[in-house]
Amino acid sequence: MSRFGGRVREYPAVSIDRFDRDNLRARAYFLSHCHKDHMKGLRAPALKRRLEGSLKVKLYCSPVTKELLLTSWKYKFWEKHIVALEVETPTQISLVDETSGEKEDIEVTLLPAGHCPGSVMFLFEGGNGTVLYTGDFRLAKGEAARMELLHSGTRVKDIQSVYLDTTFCDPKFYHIPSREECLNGILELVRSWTSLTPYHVVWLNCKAAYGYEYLFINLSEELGIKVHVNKLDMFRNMPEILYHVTTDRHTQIHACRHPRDDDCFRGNRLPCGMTCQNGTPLHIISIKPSTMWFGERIKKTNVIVRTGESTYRACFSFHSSYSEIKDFLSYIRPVNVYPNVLPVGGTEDKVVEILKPLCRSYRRNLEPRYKPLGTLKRAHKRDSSDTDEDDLFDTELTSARPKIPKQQREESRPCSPGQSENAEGNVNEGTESYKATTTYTSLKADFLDCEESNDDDDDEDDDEEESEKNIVEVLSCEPDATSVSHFNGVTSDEQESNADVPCWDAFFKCNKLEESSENEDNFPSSADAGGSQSLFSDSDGVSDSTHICSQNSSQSTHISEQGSQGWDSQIDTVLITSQERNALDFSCCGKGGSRAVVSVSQETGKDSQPDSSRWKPLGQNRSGAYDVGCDLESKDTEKASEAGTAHMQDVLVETGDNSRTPDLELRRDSQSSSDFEIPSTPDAEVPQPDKLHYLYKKLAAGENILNEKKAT
DNA sequence: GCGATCAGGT
DNA sequence: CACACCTGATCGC
Repeated sequence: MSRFGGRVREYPAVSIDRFDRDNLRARAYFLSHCHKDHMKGLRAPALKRRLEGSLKVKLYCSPVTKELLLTSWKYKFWEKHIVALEVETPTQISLVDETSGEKEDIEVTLLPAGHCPGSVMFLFEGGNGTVLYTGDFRLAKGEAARMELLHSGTRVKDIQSVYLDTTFCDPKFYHIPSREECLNGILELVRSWTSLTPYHVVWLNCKAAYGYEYLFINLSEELGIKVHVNKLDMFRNMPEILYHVTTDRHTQIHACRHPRDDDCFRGNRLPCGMTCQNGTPLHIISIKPSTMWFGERIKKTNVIVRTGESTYRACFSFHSSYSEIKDFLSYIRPVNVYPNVLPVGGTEDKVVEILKPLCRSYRRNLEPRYKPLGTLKRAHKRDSSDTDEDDLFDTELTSARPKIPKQQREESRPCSPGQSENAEGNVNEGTESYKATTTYTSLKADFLDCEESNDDDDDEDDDEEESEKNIVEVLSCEPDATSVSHFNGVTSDEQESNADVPCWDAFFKCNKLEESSENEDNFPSSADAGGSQSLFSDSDGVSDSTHICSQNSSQSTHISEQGSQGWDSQIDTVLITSQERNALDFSCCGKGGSRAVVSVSQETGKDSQPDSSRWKPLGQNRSGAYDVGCDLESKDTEKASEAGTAHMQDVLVETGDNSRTPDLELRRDSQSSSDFEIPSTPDAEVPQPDKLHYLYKKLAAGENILNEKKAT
């Protein structure tokens, strides 16, 4: 939960995501997204009164957020005071004090935040420096590098302060499976269930909040089944969503809710009341989206866990993981960083300790360090990174940080006047607390402390777990599409003229799974050919076809019998690369008696998997990393780059009982031990020892090996 | 009666 | 552990 007070130090005349107390006097308001914890005071009588007496006070937000907000009558009084700003379009705003007439100009740019529909970050540029307020965000690694408007020319802008979503800023949330992985896992589970009979239905146990829409849309698009929801009038001007949801209960996917929907479910009743169709009782499974995370040493990517006979949890996160946060911040490298959220068990100090080393103010106060190992490591894995322990070694190479956006458009953007070389400007403002006391040692300790994974979660309705201790691993198989930015209803050029109709197309289409083509390419599977899933009801133990399994070893779901505490205990998990997969006779999987199943996983595009990196197409990393991909036009580009990653899939073969082959077990071991190996940069070669020695010497002498290398 | 806050639930 | 809510009780105006 955000505990951001509403104001940034540099521009106290604006209030963001808080509308009570001192914020009542703001000259302008900003709303990053439509979640209640960011709307405190937004409909309070005090603010309402202020609006009534003012012509100047405005609320700035994205077109989608405006639309969602105004759908509720409670916020209708804002109508005349909301200004929808197009995403990624720098806009000049005059902040006028209505009593004194005092005026201050700032430029604001909305950047996609990937948190929920309409969610944005705010980039403010003005006389007091450049400030980034992230709101809540989920951005994949490398996403910041792809945001043109965070750059000035080829370099990252000089950002004074970042007000950061630190929800998962704790090493224990090191890795959260990517949006695409999660989506795919859910898709395959839903597909396998709903294809059994028309009476097999799925209830998506979603919270009452925006953010699941892209899931609904992808499921609907892939499966041709609309999703039942309680309400859809808020989407009335968002045809891309509207088309995929319905208020007709006669559908196989439900995301409807009821105050006591868990009770409904236990009574084999959907929250909307449906319990049978044409006299035939429904077979309902529930899938509850929840955050799953994995510690730094574990890179499991199974995104579905079976928690009971007909209950599942699916990985789903609205917020960036620890490593994503660090990637983001270390790319931006602001002078200051301020956490907006206190993460789970964390204290502000702890968060600050983690984040400060990624800021410029931190390193500037220190003597230059000699960290040859860090530099080399970093150089080697540039762009790869899921397992980046930047903390362990400093990374001077990142100071060569400007990543160049794919196409460098030569448009004349109004480039922030006030943001010259003021890096030294506000050092005092709250920077002082950045006592550089943190040592790398202590950071390292933090890392090692972290849990390996979240065996978690617990809470709630897990009465399901009692009957059967089953876990399903459904692994995702999606290439890393890097399409998060589309989450925000980026308006296409064509639609810019019509500000009232936010463009959902961009986001949702881009998130659309390309799997149909890719998996077809990669899997000799019957499921692909015409969707004949040929799933069978699993027999043993459970009578009523609760177990799903892919008979033909296509990508798919699968079941095993294991401890109920989820995704941590994967004794029977075997990971193999797709290369190996090709050599594998799939007959070992998914055959009747043993519950062997094949699941497909994918290590997000660029990271790890030394084996797979060997044979993945050379251009892959680059195309992925530099794809700007945030508008309609880029979709095809993305498709292309995704196609490149298609081969990277790993297969997870999990056998339920003793049917695993020793051979596979071996492979699994080697896999897990290599999780942290540093993947090769596509066209890099491993330095020879003598070369290394040479480089070390150069580094020790404080010379720059980067240019050196280039020159070579 | 309304809103703010808290406790408790999912 | 939290997410992002919702409901209900209590308190102050």
